[in-house]
Amino acid sequence: MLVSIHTRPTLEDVAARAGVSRATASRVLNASPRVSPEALEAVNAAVLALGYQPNRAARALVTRRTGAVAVVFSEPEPKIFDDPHFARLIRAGARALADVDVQMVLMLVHSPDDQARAHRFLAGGHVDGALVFAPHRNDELVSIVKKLPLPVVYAGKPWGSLRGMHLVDNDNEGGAVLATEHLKSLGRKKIVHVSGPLDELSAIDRLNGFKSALGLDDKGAAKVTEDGGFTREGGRKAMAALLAKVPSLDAVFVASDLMAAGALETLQEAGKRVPQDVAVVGFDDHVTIAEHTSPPLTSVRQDSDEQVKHMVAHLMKLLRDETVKTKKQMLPTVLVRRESA
Amino acid sequence: MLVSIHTRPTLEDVAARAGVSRATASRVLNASPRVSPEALEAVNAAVLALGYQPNRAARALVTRRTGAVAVVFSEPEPKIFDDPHFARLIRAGARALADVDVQMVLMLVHSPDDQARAHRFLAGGHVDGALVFAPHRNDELVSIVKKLPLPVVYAGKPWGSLRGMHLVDNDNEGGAVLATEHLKSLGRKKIVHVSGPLDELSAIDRLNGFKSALGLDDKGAAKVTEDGGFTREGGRKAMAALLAKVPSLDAVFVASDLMAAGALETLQEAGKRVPQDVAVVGFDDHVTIAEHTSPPLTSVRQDSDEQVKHMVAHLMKLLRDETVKTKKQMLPTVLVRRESA
DNA sequence: ACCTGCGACTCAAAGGTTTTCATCGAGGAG
DNA sequence: CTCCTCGATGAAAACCTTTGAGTCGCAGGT
Repeated sequence: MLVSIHTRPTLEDVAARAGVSRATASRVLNASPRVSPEALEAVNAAVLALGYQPNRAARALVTRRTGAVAVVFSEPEPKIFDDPHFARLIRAGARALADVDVQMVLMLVHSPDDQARAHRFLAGGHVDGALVFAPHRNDELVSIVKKLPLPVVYAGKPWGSLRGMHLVDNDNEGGAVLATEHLKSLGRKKIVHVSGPLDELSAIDRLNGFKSALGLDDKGAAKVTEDGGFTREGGRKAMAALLAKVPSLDAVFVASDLMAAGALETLQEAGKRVPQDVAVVGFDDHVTIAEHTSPPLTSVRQDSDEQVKHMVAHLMKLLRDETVKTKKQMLPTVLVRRESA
Repeated sequence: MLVSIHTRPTLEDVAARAGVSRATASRVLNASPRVSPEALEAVNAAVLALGYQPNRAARALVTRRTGAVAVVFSEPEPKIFDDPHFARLIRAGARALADVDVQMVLMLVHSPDDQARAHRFLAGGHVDGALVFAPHRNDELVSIVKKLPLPVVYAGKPWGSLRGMHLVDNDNEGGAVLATEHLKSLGRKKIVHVSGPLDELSAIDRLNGFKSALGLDDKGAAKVTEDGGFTREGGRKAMAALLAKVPSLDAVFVASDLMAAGALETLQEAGKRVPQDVAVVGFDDHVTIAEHTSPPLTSVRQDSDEQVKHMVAHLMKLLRDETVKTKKQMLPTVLVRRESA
């Protein structure tokens, strides 16, 4: 059996060494039931001895499966990317996909150019499916992706009709209720809200939770709410605006930790003590932020790791063509108490 | 010409429509010179009409090229990942690789398990090359990767012998000199340093720059330096330690913006005014941090985007088998003045 | 008139795997 | 003892592209 040193072993080599045919060896690798115990063992031994690794390209060619999944972030404002939230999602995705042994192909979509490229790529059959993070209103990418014959799982609710879409969302509204109720239970009377950008449904859901916990209608809510755009600077400004609008405020529910960090700075500058004068609750429970503000931030935890895990699991089911019972999943949120409220 | 609607067109289809053979069509796609203008046009028209996209798997099978590159982050402390620096690198990688039309396969390795997996994957021929971020001393992953017959470009200097390795580094030492000289030029007399973890060469280089700018030897440096571990909290603590050790300090060069943010907090708590009492210079020029500290942070800019671009360009050359003249590249750093110094 | 050289092109093999279909052998039913 | 059934296995087709070898026609040299 002469084999060049530098050529990787093929299934043929494995089969030869195990004394079976390529077909049988293949069956062993794919855990087909129709194979005798002896053959199974022989093949496994050969695989081990040769350090055999299936050739992905060859396999992909015949199965019409690439073994790769795209993870797509559509975010018009590339700056937003510095939000540690994204790092966390990416990390979770990398881990979850590696666990099921599929390649993660990361795609960042900012411009229309990027959209076109993503379209080409996803339509080109280079991946078996996609995980899509596209929270913004009227995101072109969503309509593009919808038309593709490609299994897709969304993170949160994309804007527009949700018919036939698969998604894993956090219970934003429930979390907001939790936060607001907590502030109420502290005896706070004048509770205000720094919302996220209202072109994202997660921000809207959080706002709705806030409203329903306080029994506010749209008009009432408008008086005690400011949009902070999910950025630190936005949180800073929104808080300042609220202080001007509602001087007597004694509590604020901020729709993200990053904004809450900004809001805390504003409060401090305004001479307000937290939590004595103003109680603050954030959203995300981003440890690297929440634990390092002063005072440490009480926040609503949404478990991004869990969300991504669910998304991956769901997509794998789709890929295995299992009939999935629930197309939409909602993950619970919990309140994590620290010192700010 | 009956073609099922749902099957994607193959090169065969293109060739047929163009009235040429598969081989000629292939040559057109691969920009081979030996093809007549008429054939070229006919094939291009057919490609367009059919919306043809080459089958990556089939191509990979015959060319033994995958069209994918791994981007590997080796970081024992997964928490560190929340550092926006990583997000920036990942974003830059995604963009640069997309620009040259290669898939980016992201791999995060934290544990020995991850290392084994990475080893298997990289050895398995699933990618054509790799970009490796592994800054820590004695990182097992580096030795693993070194042994692989795989083109690799490193970010910064990995620990150990650099023989035959390709890397793109920032001028950490030069940047540190810049920072320290700047503090000197401000008339500061008692300049101290918060360093990064000394198991990373970037941290050591920055420390060396600091030392050489002040003409300090090891012993002298030890008296005015503290390790802040490249974390915000570490920066906080290191600053406190320095205040205790060198009460008369009037300037500090901090080896990362994240640590500088922590240091600023400590200074504030200690009642020091920045920059009046203590001038502060950071490193990284991380806008989302540097522009939002109070006061905004003067910092040494290292252009990560540029670094990653160079890494990608270098790797592509390696893949094209061009003989590369310089194996190591050093990118300049510049000082960005804001208000803290 | 014949060969040579050359450019444009076609043929067909190769690349490594999965999967269908056929084959083979053993064991049970009659 | 023969026929069937059924489980394990093997042969070969199929997946789609690249590429080296070979064909063909034509211009130019002898």
